[in-house]
Amino acid sequence: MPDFYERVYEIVALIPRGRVTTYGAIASALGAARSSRLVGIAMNHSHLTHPHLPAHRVVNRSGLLTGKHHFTSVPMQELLESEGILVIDDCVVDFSEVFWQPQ
DNA sequence: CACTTGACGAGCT
DNA sequence: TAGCTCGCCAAGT
Repeated sequence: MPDFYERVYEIVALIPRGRVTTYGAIASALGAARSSRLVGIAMNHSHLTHPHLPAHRVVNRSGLLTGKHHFTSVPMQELLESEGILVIDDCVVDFSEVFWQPQ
């Protein structure tokens, strides 16, 4: 069984283009439903260990771009909109429509 | 080594 | 409806 972090990165890497998922959904998929914060911490470090990861496709449960301040080079909103995901006021539009449940 | 701080979220008041 | 508490645990101070 791989490290928790590795499994988080594994799932994030599976998120289809133009779709998003949540920290809690990832935690649940790993069997650690109450450890959603750990997913956030994992993502916080992902830019160092796994720079290629589509971290912009991970938002909080209400579709809010809580991690946007960690995207210094290219704005998170710009990355999402380039994939066809509308973002208004730091919030994903039609969040339930583009939500992707980790499998 | 002890304490604080989070890319979170569910449940309670 | 909105705010508060707690679980979770890696990292930083």
